[in-house]
Amino acid sequence: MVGRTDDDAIRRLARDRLGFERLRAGQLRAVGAAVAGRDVLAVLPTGGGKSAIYELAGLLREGPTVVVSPLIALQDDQLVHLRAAGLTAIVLNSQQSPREHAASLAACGPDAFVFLSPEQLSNAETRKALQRARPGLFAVDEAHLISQWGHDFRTDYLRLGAQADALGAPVRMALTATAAPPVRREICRRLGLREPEVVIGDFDRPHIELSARRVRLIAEKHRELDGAATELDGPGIVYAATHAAAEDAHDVLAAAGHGVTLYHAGLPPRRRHEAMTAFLDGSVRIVAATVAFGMGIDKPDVRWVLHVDPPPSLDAYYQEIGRAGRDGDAAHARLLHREEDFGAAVHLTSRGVSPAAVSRVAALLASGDDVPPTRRSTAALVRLVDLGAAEWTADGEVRWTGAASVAAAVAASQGETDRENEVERSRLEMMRRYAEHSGCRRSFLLSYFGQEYEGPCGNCDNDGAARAAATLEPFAVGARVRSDRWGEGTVQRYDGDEMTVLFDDHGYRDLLVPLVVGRRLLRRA
DNA sequence: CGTCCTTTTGGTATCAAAAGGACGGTGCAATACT
Repeated sequence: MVGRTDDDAIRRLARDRLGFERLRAGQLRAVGAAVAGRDVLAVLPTGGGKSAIYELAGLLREGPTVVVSPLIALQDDQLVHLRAAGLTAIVLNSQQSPREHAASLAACGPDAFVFLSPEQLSNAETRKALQRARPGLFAVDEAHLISQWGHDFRTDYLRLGAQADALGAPVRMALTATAAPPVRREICRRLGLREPEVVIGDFDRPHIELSARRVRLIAEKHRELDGAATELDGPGIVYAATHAAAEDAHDVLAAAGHGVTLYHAGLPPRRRHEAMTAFLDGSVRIVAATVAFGMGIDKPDVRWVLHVDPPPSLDAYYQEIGRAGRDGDAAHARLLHREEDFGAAVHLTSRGVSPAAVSRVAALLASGDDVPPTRRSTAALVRLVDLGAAEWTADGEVRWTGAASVAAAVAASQGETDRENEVERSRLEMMRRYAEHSGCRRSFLLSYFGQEYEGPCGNCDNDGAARAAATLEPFAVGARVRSDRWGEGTVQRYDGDEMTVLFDDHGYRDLLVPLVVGRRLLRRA
């Protein structure tokens, strides 16, 4: 265990080397655990000092610190930050020439912080060079991306656990600002965290006013948007689900005379850069954007975030509204939605591993052939390892175990995809529940993240609405329960005569309390 | 699941409506070109 003197040493180091005057208890606990050789999961809202945790732990542990970071822009920011503090920091990415890349690796001494993307670790030479440097700490920043991006978009995120094994780093750490309990569990499992020290911050942002409004037509969204931009002072972000919707929102605001710019990934890099700079320096008040805008944006005085489309989960929504009011002053989070915006499969078409890819990759592995490294094949490899049909080798490659036939593995994979899609649908369903909620929105949001909170908050649109009458609560919030149909789960919340249970394998389910009681649908697990 | 764009259908002064199909959002890295 880490004692008080160690805490003092950490505080001194924070002040003297990094210029942090104060450390929070959670930061201290996380650093202390890592220094003592334990894995760490830190879920700390923005401003909670996540980078200080891996910086201090990295300084205190022997050997270089490998930090996985999703965007080259974020890696560059960290590099500048650490070098300004007089620390050794390097980056590894594809924008470097082979010569620069090699020079960075050569500079990877025992005191170095190495920032790289997950994809860099799939390069065997890079991995071997890092392994030779004997890293003392393996940190994954924005670790919720393991769950959010790993399955379909950047599948190398799912390999990070195996890559950490291959590097031989004794301690691994996952850091994120937003992760509901099931996402936390997936991070721990995928990253192979061993009984980690878990540090969870306070998710409440009481100064952000929460509101949501259902409309029937897109034209009504545009009227509301113009109204909000007129009524609300200060910088604002408008989030839309598609390029086209972001462009429409931009055009509506521009036509109404608001200072507005546009940001999405379909624009040329130069225009994206100009839009971001104009919003950050205040020369344009509003940005209309897709999810491409946000990560790494740290503008303290954003006064409002308005969604013209609902995101696919409350995790994503919380992340996006968290860009408002970072300075602590009053801010607004408004959500506009239509019934059809919650079409179940909107976000699911890309979810899941294609059976054809699983079949092809399984056949290649079973016959001992090399698997070409593409997104689809990486997803299929991870799936086969999950199913036990294949396993990671010590050098980060994959080997067929022979535990299942190719056909059996393909069938099992389909079952797994179905299960994942069911969970995804339930996550979107929770987003809908939030949008249509008639009680305290803050209570809903915080209970989703597993935080106890007693509403009403007094700062949401449903404030003043009559509180739901006290209802029978057969199990406490947080209790473990079991159902014959869905297996084990955790009670999340009560709302009127409904209760929400997060089942481990089936996601969120809303159950009628009278039925649960009358038919004994649940029992204590 | 919805939206939007293209193709087909129906019925034969032309074009309106229906049916079909593709696509929807994040960025890394490596490759093929000027």
